[in-house]
Amino acid sequence: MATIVDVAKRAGVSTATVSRVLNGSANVSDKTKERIMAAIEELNYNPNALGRNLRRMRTGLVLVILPSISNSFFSQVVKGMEQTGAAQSYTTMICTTRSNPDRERMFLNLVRNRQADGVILISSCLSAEELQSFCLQYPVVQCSEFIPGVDTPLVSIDNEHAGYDAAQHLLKLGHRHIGVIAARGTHSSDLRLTGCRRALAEYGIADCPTAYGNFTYQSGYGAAQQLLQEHPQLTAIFAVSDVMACAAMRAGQDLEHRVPETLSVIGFDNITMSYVVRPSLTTIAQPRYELGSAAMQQLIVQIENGKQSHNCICMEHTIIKRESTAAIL
Amino acid sequence: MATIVDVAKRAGVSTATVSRVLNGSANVSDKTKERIMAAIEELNYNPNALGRNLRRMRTGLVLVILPSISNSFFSQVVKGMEQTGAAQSYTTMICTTRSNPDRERMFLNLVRNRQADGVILISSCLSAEELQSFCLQYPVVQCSEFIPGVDTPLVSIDNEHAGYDAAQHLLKLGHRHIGVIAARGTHSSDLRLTGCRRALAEYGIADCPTAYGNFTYQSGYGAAQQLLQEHPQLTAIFAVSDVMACAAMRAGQDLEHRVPETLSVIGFDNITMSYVVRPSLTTIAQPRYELGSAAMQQLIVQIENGKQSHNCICMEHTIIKRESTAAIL
DNA sequence: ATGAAAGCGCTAACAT
DNA sequence: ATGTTAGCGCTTTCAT
Repeated sequence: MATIVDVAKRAGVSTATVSRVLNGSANVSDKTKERIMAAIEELNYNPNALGRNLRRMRTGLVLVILPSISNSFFSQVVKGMEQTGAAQSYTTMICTTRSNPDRERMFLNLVRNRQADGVILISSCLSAEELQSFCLQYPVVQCSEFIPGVDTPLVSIDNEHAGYDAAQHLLKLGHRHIGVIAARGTHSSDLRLTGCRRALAEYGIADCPTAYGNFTYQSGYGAAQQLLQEHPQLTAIFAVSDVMACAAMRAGQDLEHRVPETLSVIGFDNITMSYVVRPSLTTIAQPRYELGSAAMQQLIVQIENGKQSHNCICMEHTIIKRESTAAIL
Repeated sequence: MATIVDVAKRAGVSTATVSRVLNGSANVSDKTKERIMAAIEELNYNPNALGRNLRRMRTGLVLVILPSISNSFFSQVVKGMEQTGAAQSYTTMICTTRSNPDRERMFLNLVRNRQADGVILISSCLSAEELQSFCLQYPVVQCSEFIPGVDTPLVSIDNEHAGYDAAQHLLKLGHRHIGVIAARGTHSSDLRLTGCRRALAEYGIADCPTAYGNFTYQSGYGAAQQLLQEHPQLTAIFAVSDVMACAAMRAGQDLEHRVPETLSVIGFDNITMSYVVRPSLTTIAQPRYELGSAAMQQLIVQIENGKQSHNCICMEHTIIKRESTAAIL
C-alpha cells in the first residue's frame, strides 16, 4: 500500500504538495501537478481516509437508523436523504436496528466514536431520556416516526391532522360507525387516532372501536377480524398503515363484506401495495422524498454549525381517494 | 472532548495503561484499573475510533451494496449478514446504489480508503472488468444476484436448476404452452430461463414465448399482457420474480382468465406478497437468511486471512406449491 | 505492572 | 509555488 510519502518521493516533492493536489487546492504549478498525478498512477495510490479523518476529525458519513428495510415506506424517505446528503458531499448509510435497543446503541456509538458525523433516526427504540442525553452532545434529527420529548429537530407531517382528515373523508361519505386499527407504542399512531376521534366528536360520535396491530399484514388481519366481529355495525375502517388496511380489506371480504359496497377502508402511507390491490386503496400520502431531504438538510446544518434551535418542520399530507371508500348505501 | 491523554493524567498513569484497560488486556492491577475507570467516568470520555482505526488500519465496518431497500427480498438476506457479522464484531451498513454505477464506485472507494474493511455486493451495476480489478485488491463477496466472470466468492442458489424445477412443476401439471417473464441484464434471470428451456426441451417443446420486465409490477403487467395477447394458447406463465408473477396474475384476470383454472402462474422469491395475494402464489423460495449469513462468513475469512481460493457456495432452493398453479383441465 | 516513545497517514499553519 | 513540521488520538513494542 503506497502512502502519500511514497508519492511525494516519487514525484520529487513534499507531502504537502501532494496533499494540495489531492484536495484540489490552488497554487500548484501545472507541471508539478502532472508529475504528482503520474506518481499516483504508477504507484496505484489511494489516499488513506483514516489518516485524513483523524486529522480533520470528521468522516463525511451520516447514518440513517431504522428498524428494518422491509418497510417499503422508508425507501423514498431514504432516497431523499441520500440525494440531499450527496449534494453536500455526505455519504449516507443505512443501519437497521430490528427494534433492538442494543443495536441502536451500537450505531449511536459510531457517532460517539466519531466514525460518523451524525445520525437521522426513523422510529428509534430508545427511551426519551437516553436519546435526550445523546442528542445534547451529537448531531441528531428525528424523521417521520419519532419519540416525543427529545430536543432534536423533527421532520414529520401533522399526524393528528392527517388522522382527522382520514376520518372526515369517511364521515362525509355518510359513515357513522367507524373502527380504527392503530399501532401500540408509536407516537404517530397515537396522534392519528386522536385526530380521528376529534373528527368523530365533531359529528357527535363518541364511540370509536379500536384494535391494535404492529404494522404486519397478519396483525392487521387479526385486528380487523376482531373489530368486525365485535362491532358488526361498522361500515368503515381506518388503518394507520396501508399494509394493515390491505389486511383489513381481506379480512372484511373473508367475513362476507364487499369493499367498498358494505365496508369502506382507508389506509396510510400510499405504498405500492395500495394501488396494486383490488379494490385499490384510499390512503393518506406523505411527501416521503421531501421528508427525507429536509431531515438531511437539518442534520447537515447541525453538523456544520453546531446545535441549533430545535425547530420542527411539518410537511403537508394529502388524501388519495381510490376505490376502497364509497358513500354509504 | 476528552482524549486518552486527559484520562491518563487524571488517573496518574500513562496512556499505555489506559489503552490496556480500554482494550481489556490483562496485566493491569485492580486498583489502577479502578482509578482509570473513575477518570473515564468523570471526564465522560469516549475513545476516538479515528485514532484507533488509523493505528490498527481497520475499522470493523463492512458494507452491503444493493440497488434499493424497497425490494423486500433483500431484507432477510441482509439480516443474515448483520447477525453473522455482529457475532464476529463487524458492523454491517447498507448502501444503496439505485443502480447508479457512480454511487457504487463511491461506496467501493470507502473500502479503497480503508473506511470499511470489505464489501458484499448484491446485484452490482458495474462491469466484470471494473469489478475484477477491484476485487483483486480488496475483500469482496457476491451474494444472490451476481456478475459472472469475476473472481470473488459467490453465495447463491443454482438458478438454472431452479428455473428447471419451476418449469417441471408446470409440465407435470400437464401444461405444454408455457410463457416466461424474464428480466434483461440480470444473470440469475438468464440462468432461470435457460433451466426452464431445458425442462421444456425434455418434453420436446422448443417454443418458449418470452417477454421481459425489470422487476417492477408495471413491467410485469405489461410483459404478461404481451405474452397472453400474442400467444393466446398459453396456459401457464413462469415469472422470474414474485412481483412480476403477481402482476401476471392480475393481467391474466383482466384478460378474462381465471387463475389457476385457465392460467397457472409461478413466481420466484417467496416474498410476503406471494402469500397475501389471491390466489396465493406458487413460487421458488431461496434460503435468504442463510445466503446472507454464508456471504458474510466468506467476507470475514477474506478480511482476516487474505484472499482465498474463490469458492462458490450453492444453496438449496425449494418449490412452494400454493393456489396459483393447477393441473390443466 | 507500568511507562516511554515511535508512528499509523494525513493536513495545515507557517516559513521561504 | 513549495517545503518543513507539528500533531490529530490511539496502540504497541520495548524497557524497566
